[in-house]
Amino acid sequence: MTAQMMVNTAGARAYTGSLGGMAEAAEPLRAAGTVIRFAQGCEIFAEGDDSDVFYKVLSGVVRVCKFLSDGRRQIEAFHIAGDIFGMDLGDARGLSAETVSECTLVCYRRRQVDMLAAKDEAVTRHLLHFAMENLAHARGHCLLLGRRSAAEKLAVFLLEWADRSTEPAIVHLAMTRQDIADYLGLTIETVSRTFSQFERDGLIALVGTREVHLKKMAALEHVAAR
Amino acid sequence: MTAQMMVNTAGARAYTGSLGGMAEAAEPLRAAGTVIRFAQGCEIFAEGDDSDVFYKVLSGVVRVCKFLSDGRRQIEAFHIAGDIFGMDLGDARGLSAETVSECTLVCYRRRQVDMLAAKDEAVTRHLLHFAMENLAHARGHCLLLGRRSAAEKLAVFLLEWADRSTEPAIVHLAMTRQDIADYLGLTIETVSRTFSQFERDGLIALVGTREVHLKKMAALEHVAAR
DNA sequence: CGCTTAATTGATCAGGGTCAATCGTGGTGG
DNA sequence: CCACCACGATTGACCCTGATCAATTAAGCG
Repeated sequence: MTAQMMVNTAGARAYTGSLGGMAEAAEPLRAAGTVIRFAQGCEIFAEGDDSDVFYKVLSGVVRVCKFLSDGRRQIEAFHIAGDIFGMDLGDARGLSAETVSECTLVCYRRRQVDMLAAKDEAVTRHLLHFAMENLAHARGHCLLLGRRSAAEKLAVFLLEWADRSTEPAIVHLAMTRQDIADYLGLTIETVSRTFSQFERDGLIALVGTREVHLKKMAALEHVAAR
Repeated sequence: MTAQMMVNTAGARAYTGSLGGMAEAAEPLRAAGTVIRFAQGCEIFAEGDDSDVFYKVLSGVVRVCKFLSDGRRQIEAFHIAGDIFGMDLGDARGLSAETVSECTLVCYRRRQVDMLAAKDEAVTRHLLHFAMENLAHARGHCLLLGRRSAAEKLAVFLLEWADRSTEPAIVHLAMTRQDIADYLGLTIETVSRTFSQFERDGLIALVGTREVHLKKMAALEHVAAR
């Protein structure tokens, strides 16, 4: 019903080597990574796969999601530059990850990181921090999914991206309406209708389908009930 | 609308001392804990509080939840014996915790644990493991909240508790219908109606309001679409 | 035994889903 | 350069699940 065809083109080409000039504080992981590029719409890994590596986003947008057996999809999060994803409990993936846009990632082998961690307690602490960040987000997302209306959900979504955007009043959406719907626990039609309603109310302006101008931040925050 | 009056009776009495004979593998935290008892319906901590301690459940049931400004509530999880909860990013609580029943908890001071962790990398690793468990659960919960029907939600809920129960076909519910509703993103009425429907269909038998006998596990699993 | 609070049940309503048609838009090829 | 195509997005009509409002019923508990 809500499932999405996976194009899965693109052989991901791996460039073994260091991380390059990415600004990322004093990070002891730097040595253990491999940079990989993925085209848009690629599956990075799927639920049940071996989880022997995890990733950090350098550029692009990644979605991590879970599926029900009949194809219903829930997107847990979108990850952008700087985010770490793909840490898992045990050996098997608890969710799947796909590229929303063309992406550059760093891939870390768990074995190597474990070895690093055994020597350097700060590495484990660093991972704990990212796990906690993901956890905090997931909890906020539960509240959104369980207790917010469609309009509230979309307002929260737009403000989340405004926070991540360089120009806070302009949001570039890397994802389709279907992605947004599956992130917010709605249908594509409801997302579209709510966008239109926001535009009619003068809260936003849609420039094409992928760019949103937030005209009344305060009003949006009010709708979002923050 | 869905908010719940907090009784908050019970002065929690603290017994400083070791953890006692609780079976809990080789856990280096043992030394750093303080045992505390809480009565039913107590607030353990609230969103925004200082998060200088975290807890482990020895007995009883704890709910952790988030609120919207208008009182709507989402319960993220119920914690039972063995679960660790109350680890937070930063200094402020991201959610609140309350006792569903009378509870015995162990309380760990973060400062002390940090000192332990600095010496013993296994402590941080242990905490990471619990964060990841919580994360895995939160993700599953997002899927449930965003993409499942009322009947599916309740079936999943019952099977979750069956898994945790000693006698897998008998589930004792420590919480009210309101708690269940706020956990599943439903209303109390829908929870009640769905229970009744399950009973009419012969899937369960309700003994009083707090005990559920699962008569047809296979059928329940089918409803839950697992 | 009566009081209070929780749970069930019924009637009605509405938010959002479903189904279907139409509109854009960007890419392709004549 | 433009016509056509394909796919994503929008819009409309209608429906259904679950929410709301309200009235009973059951269950603890002093």
